[in-house]
Amino acid sequence: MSTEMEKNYDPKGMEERIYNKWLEKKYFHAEVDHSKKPFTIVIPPPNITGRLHMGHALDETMQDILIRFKRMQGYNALWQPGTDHASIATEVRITDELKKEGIDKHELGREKFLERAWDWKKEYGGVIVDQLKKLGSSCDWDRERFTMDEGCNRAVKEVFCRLYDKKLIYKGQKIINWCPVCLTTISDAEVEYEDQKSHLWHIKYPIIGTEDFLEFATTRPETMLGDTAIAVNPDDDRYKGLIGKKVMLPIMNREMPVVADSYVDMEFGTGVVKITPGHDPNDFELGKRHDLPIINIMNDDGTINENGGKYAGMDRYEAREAIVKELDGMGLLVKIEDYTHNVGTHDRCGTTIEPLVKQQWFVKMDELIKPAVNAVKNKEIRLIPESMSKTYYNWTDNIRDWCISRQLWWGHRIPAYTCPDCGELIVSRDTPEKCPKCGNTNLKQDEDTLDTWFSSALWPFSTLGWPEETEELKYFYPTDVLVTGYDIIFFWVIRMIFSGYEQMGKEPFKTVLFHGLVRDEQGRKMSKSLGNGIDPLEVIDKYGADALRFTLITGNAPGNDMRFSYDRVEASRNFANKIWNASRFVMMNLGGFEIKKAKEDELRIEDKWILSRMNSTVKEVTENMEKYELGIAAAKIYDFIWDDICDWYIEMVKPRLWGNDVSAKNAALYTLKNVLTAALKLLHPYMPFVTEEIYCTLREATKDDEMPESVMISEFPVYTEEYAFTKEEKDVELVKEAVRGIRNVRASMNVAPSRKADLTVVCENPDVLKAFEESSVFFKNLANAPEMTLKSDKNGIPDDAVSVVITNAVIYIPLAELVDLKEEKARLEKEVKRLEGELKRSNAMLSNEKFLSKAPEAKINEEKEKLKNYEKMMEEVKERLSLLN
RNA sequence: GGGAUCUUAGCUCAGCUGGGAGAGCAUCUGCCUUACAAGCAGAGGGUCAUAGGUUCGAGCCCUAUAGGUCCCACCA
Repeated sequence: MSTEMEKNYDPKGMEERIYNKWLEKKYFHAEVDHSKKPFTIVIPPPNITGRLHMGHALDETMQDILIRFKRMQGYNALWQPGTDHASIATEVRITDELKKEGIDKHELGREKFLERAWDWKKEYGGVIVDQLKKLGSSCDWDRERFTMDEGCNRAVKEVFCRLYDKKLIYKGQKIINWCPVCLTTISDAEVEYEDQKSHLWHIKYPIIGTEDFLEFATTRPETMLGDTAIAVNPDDDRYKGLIGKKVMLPIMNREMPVVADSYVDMEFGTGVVKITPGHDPNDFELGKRHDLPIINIMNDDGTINENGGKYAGMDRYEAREAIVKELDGMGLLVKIEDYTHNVGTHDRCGTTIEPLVKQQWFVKMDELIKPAVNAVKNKEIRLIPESMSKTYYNWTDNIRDWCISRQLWWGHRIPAYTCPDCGELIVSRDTPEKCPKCGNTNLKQDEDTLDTWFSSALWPFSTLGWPEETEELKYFYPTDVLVTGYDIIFFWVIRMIFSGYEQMGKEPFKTVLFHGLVRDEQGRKMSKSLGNGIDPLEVIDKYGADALRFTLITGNAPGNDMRFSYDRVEASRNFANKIWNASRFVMMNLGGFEIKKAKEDELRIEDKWILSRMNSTVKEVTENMEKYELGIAAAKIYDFIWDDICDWYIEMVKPRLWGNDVSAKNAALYTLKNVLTAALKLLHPYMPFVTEEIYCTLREATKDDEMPESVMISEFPVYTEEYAFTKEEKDVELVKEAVRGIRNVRASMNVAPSRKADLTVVCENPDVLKAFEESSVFFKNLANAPEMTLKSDKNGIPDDAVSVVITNAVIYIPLAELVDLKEEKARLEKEVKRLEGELKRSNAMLSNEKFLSKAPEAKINEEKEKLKNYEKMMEEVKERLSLLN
């Protein structure tokens, strides 16, 4: 490898080369090793139908940062990867593809369809994985799993049978959500409610035995074909006399009872509700209470069936119109109002779902959910941010049984078999050979498959080998962190938690780190229909994965949504370029120089300052990463590299690098290398590629065999007392204050940058004076001052010298001939004003007796110190001002 | 109807257990200074949504209000 670096950072080609090297070296691979502590993350398996979007990019980046961080800290870090079969999403996709070829799914048949699906999986299932690799994800690809692979299938069957045996899975006739387009049931979690503009139809039914009518309103007139009652509130005086009477269902000529039920809201409409137990969840419940017959009027595709009489064959909406028309003709339509209401739709296809009564499989939730609730309550599982636990409880407290059967082919087939002769139901891990009751060998397996989330719920342990008691399972389970978007808390997170407790007896993970949505520049959700999605691969191509990763992590708190903008990507890329060039600077000054360890007394004040800054940065970064405050940690690294190293330290150190003093140069290079290496390590989890490239170049250039061959397997920096140079840190901060003051004066006075000006520093405090003395060498570069004189008194300072008053010192610049004295006076007067304000604030605080008696002593002393400084500075400024008059 | 969350510089957002308001971008001024113009130096810019309260002290804690976003439930 060449140690020559290009002038500008260019990620093209570099990232792929480095990633392949990591793969070859097997750095991502984790084996059970009891001498090390495990740290485990299971990936939220992306759908095999998926293409990488910004949501993935954020999710993977967060996980990769954590896993790289922990790996460098010495943990045995396993990032378990894999993909999800995404039952319905994939099935829809393949069905569409078939349709384009003119093939009907049902004509093709189940077996052929599945063959096709597996082919599809082989061909496209790897796309998303390749895309994850482009991000730099350090997953253990040797352990890649698939929710429908053999092991996962075994886990699914095992769990199904166990739950069935415990009577926690049952088959039942219940009202479920039906998608008339996908032709399958869906769970409650998959129903998405949306406001739809519609109408409220006011209709009246004749009351039998009278001339009167009973008026009510409905949003779904077509369901009247399946009405089996009319309900009123038992306390409603208007209808007390009607309870028990019958009404005539027009069109169908069916007599129906008027029943009383407190479910009916007297305030709404006329206080009368038509009851359709077959097509409304509330009506279904009411029907059970009153023993009402259930009439299913709909076919699976949403058309009216034979129970709809002459409307049979019509689509549900077509029938609605026709029925309204007929009622109108009969004089039973009272009025039509505009009405907006919430309608349940299928989250995959947007079709309005149809509640239907069907025989389905369910997981009984009330007992299973208890440990999952407790786990969060007693903090065995921590949700970050904590506010997510409210959302969590909201779901667990109102949980209903989980409908798990799907009328799909692509998925885990339900391991239940029925005997065609005696009707016996057998649930078994292995395909049973014959009916245990009658001996029939021609058993029929249930046609349905399981909800996709049934297998993903087992992901944290099925991927580690469960139901086998593998070493991996014992060692890596429970996993440490789950990183995911808050949008799948119900679908996935909760289900993994109760499944973990039920099957493993232990939590599946200790922490759940939620992130928000990545939105577009205007704050809109990225979506296909809006066409505003930004392809992460394009961003990577243009700016590099490092820049993308950094952008997604900075300036964002856990759980918050973020806006994506190219301006921010550019800023991140510029940051990569910054560290690139800082490193280039080091390489250029290295030449053939052989760096030796510098002893403490060889280190200069600025070396100690930067080492100390490095030390505290390491501490802050580590603490924040451990709190999952990845954005804050990133900002600290950014500031350390850009401000401390580049803007100050490198500038301070130039004279020594360019000078002839070998020992001084060595100390500078030693410190530079030390600090740069630490910076690269700190940054590596965030920007893995550029840091690796620079690190390897640095290692090569310094021929340092003690450096591990890759930054990703090097040790994460740790805080050390050795570098806690508090005094030097303070001193250099003071020098920086002086430099800034001088630059400020020069700029505001329009002194040409080329104009050099010597400085005189006057300071009574010998300690401070010493700090300036030690720093005088770099004032030439930083403040354009070839010479600096140090004095403890003001003797000989010309009255018209420009002065910079800072804490503990005054710096005089002989620029009188260039500066308008009026301007200098104005500047000093402004300074007086500023100090007056500070003094006022400080005095007010310190004369407040309550402050003195209640505030912590450290705070009071701090304030006293400040006051002292301001007073002194004020004195100096006023003196200068008086001299000018 | 219940709940969460947000409101801070022109824009996008940080601001950890309450102790002098920050960054990036944008704007203005001056610089191609031999690491970087994807850069350097300097500057301007904020009643921290509003109103109360707690406190020696509030961007941060409490209450209410307004507006935005989201989730859940749902009355036909």
